[in-house]
Amino acid sequence: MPSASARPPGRPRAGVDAAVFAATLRTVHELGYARATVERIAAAAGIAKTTIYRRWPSKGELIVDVLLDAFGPAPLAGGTRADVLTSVIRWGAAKIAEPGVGDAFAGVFSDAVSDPALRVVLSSRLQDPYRLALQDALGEPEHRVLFFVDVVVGTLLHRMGMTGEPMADADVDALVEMVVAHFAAG
Amino acid sequence: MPSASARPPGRPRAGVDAAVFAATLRTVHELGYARATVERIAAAAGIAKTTIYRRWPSKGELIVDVLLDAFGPAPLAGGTRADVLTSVIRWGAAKIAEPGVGDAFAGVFSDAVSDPALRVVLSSRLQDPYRLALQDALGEPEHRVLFFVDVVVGTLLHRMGMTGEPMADADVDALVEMVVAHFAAG
DNA sequence: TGGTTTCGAAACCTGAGGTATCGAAACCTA
DNA sequence: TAGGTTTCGATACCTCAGGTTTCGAAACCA
Repeated sequence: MPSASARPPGRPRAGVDAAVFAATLRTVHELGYARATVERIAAAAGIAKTTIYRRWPSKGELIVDVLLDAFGPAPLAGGTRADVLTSVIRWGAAKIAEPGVGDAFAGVFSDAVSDPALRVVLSSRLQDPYRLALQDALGEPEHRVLFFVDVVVGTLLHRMGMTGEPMADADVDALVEMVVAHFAAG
Repeated sequence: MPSASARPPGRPRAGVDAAVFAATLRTVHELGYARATVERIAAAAGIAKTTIYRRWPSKGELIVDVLLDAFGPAPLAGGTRADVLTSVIRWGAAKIAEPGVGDAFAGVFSDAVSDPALRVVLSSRLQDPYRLALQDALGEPEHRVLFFVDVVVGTLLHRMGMTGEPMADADVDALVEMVVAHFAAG
């Protein structure tokens, strides 16, 4: 009896994820979120638009996967609570400042505002893993961590959305100071 | 010599602003931002789509005017710095929680992410007046007030965008406490 | 009654997300 | 080498929203 990992018949799928992720960030960075159409992303990746839609059911879900790949695991190594909070805020700010990442994040967040289905995907696939890891690392209840995420991500995205530029280091310092004072002391 | 206020010839413009503002909030509240098309807003206001485009150059600019009308002047009456900060945060949270206002705000913010022209409008017409009033009331430099706006508005919109619901009172309390501690003390 | 402007209705254009079709290509097995 | 199965790319297509154009009707003034 063949194992479940036996190769299925037919032409195997091409491994396009890495190329698509890179092409997405590049295209979003160069053209902005709205002008980074799925067709342009596909062209930048050297594949057909239909190939993207065979793997991701919508542009929003593609972007969520791009962000998951770009962010990777959060740095939650030990230290004081203040250390954990500080490092995760700086990590988030640095990732959002990478070319294309902030635009893609703000863009998909925008789409989710009027798309409840995408909001569920964004919340469950992108926010929840980091939220759970933070609950674990900080020993805080869910609603406190959700508030923390609202403050940090909301602030960083608002700056990005209003100015088109990521938040400057001095303001990230202020954000760290304010949030750490609230969560590490309170 | 006739004064500048002499009535010009031809059919006078109908006063549709109030009806359009109300219809916009109602439609956005019922259908969400993306499905609240200009055509549907016009129908809800009982006028033609072309009449809207004669007055506002784009959906984004219409929404900015709707928000300006909905927010009105910020409450910056005297008291301690902490009083001013507290009242303005609670005022912003309450306005964003009004039916349609939060959705419209998050929606136009979303559009602005990939529309630099709209970003300028949003920044100059909506943010700047409140920013200047706050600089005056608090005696804070521009960059500190901009950071304040990023934190407060960003947090409230992030909650609205991720959950579809405005922030609960308990979390608004936490936001007030955190921000006041940072700005009134620091 | 005529001049001027706005209104409403409708057709229209552009562009983006997403789907359907179909022949060609890539893999496996007999 | 031939046949079966699946994916790929190209293309045409659909829907819908923002925004524009056109044009006759309506509202005002002189």
